[in-house]
Amino acid sequence: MVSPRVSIQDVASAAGVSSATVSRVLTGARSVKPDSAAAVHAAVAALNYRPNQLGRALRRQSTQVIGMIVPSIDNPFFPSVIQVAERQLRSKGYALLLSTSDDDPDIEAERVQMLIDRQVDGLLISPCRRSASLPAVAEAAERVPLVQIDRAVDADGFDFVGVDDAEGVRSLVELVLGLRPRRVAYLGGDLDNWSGAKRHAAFVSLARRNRSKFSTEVKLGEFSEAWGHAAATASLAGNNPPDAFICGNDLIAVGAIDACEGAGLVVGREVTVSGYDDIALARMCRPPLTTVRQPVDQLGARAVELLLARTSDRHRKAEQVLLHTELVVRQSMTAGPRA
Amino acid sequence: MVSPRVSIQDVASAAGVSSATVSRVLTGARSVKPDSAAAVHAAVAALNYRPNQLGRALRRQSTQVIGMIVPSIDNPFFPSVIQVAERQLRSKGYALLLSTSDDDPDIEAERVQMLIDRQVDGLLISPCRRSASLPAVAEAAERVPLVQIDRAVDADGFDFVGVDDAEGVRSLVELVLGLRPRRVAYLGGDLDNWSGAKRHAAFVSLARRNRSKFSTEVKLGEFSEAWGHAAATASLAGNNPPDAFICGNDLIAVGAIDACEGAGLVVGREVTVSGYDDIALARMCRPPLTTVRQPVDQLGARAVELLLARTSDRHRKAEQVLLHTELVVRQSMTAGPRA
DNA sequence: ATGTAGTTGGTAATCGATTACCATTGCATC
DNA sequence: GATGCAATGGTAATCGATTACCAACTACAT
Repeated sequence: MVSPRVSIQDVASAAGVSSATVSRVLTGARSVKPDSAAAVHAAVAALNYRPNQLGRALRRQSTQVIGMIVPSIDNPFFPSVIQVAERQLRSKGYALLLSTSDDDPDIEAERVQMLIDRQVDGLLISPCRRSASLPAVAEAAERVPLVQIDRAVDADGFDFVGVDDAEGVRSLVELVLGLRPRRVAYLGGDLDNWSGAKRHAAFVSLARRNRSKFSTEVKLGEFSEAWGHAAATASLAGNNPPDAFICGNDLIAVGAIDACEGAGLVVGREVTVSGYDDIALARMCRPPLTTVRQPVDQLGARAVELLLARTSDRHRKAEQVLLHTELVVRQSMTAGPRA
Repeated sequence: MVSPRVSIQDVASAAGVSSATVSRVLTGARSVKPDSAAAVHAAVAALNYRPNQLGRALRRQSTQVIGMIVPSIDNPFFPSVIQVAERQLRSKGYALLLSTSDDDPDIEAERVQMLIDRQVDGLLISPCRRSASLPAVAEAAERVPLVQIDRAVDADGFDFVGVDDAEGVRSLVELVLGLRPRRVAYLGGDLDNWSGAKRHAAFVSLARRNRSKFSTEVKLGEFSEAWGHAAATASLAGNNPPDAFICGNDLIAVGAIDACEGAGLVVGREVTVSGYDDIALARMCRPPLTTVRQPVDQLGARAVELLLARTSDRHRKAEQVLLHTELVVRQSMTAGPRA
């Protein structure tokens, strides 16, 4: 039931050649006489030999493994990115070693270290904090090619692929402007998080420019449904409740919709709500969520591309790629005039 | 910017001892004089040395890595399981190397092989097919401790942790019975998939027992929202449309709800719909979905437990663990009498 | 003083591959 | 026939750790 380990030496003996020859046949590193090659292939098949990738990696100084660290796997946005990255990497001959930081910089640092100790050939990371994640990212980048994906730390010099949050938020604010709102609430993530900060900054700047048109309030917390629900409930209970919610991501928005309905409001008419990310849930919830689609495919593809570029040239200039977003209008916030 | 590789030899030279001593200090394998230990620690700190896990794994014949293969990462059920398994493994000192099979037995076989070649210490797998996945599972189990999670292949002799699907489906049928339905449609996954087969079998057996009470129809396809939508739409367009849908998982159910609303029916009153899994979406969709909760925490925890047990004794008897489910009643199918 | 046990530390083998280097052979060229 | 080159194959070094084994030393009892 338990098969014995078979090494390249065993194959060599069985085929009547040296281990060097076996290696050459298997890797194609050098030409080998047809007879020897045939003998090797026969022995490999007979013994059901499979090369030990540890030995190979040790000698070659390359594991063909890329590490990836995301803040969470609960937020469906990250699984999408992971999936794209995994496919892309696989097509280039790399495997993906996945870890999560649970949104905690200490855990994050530990996982980064773990991956580096395992000699990954590169690292894709979505740092959980703008500043607290910096030491880990900086140290990692010194040891291994590293690309930040979707979120970044507050520092230059590291590759990054993200989306143009200013553009995404602008398209939402423009949409909301057409509805002539009285008061707009922004419910966003923590400012010590890259996405949270960018989206908040964009909103604040646009709100200031339009302050004659509507009043605003801002609440910051977690990127979760529970927090969204709590924040929206609190806003609605205030003495000047908003008639539009712009949320930092789709999960917050779903919580907010729930809170609005709990307050007896018809979402999409009496109050409008928008999200950000366009996760699958946005399409399936009721009413369907108006949101900003992040180009997940490109995010993964470009990140892998940058990573491989850096792998072949450790000294290339750091690149910051900002991808375009797409406004997706559904029923939770429509363009038409309200009843 | 790029730091030089530093090996145990470098540390040894810097500390003025041999590499054996460094190893002993770092692993605590044997006692070492305080002076030497101090020198080693100083050198480690000065050089920022971190042991290369490849070298260690090669020598120790253990990578402390567990491989995991799931059919998909799009279905949020699997990320939940992954998350639990990852935490559990981590607490035992293992890392998780994750792969997906894209629901394709060929890709699955390839990934299994890849993980084994990388010398994982164990394998957690949710086989995508009952029969087509068998060869890969069998061969893998011969080389490495293996535990099936949530789904299994049609064969004895392999450890498995899953849920009692018969129980789950029974609780749904009992709920639906109380509503005195005229016709019940079962929309389920493919029979060549373990969950699909078990749930279907349970439904068919219960339907037969209750055939005097309601008529039934069965449609089988994919575990996706798109398929659920299509199947439900087709059913509703027939000349004897069902007034209750029991779906093979939550995604199918969400598609079915959408189809019912598209047909102008009020879900929860004119027609009822149930899911299976209790993914986060079930709580957030409208109307909230009545479903069967799988005990994800236990699933992950028990699987890891079984895997470690097998790691320490390769010849123990294979165990099949079936966990209990929990009926979660929400608005898409309530217990009360319908209007 | 001698034998014995317990510490401590170094040397070298080992894990399983790849590959630098050298030796041999065959063949073409002058 | 000598020379050069290409093709082929083996020996051994190498990657970076752990650990079996041996040597040296100390401490203590006899």
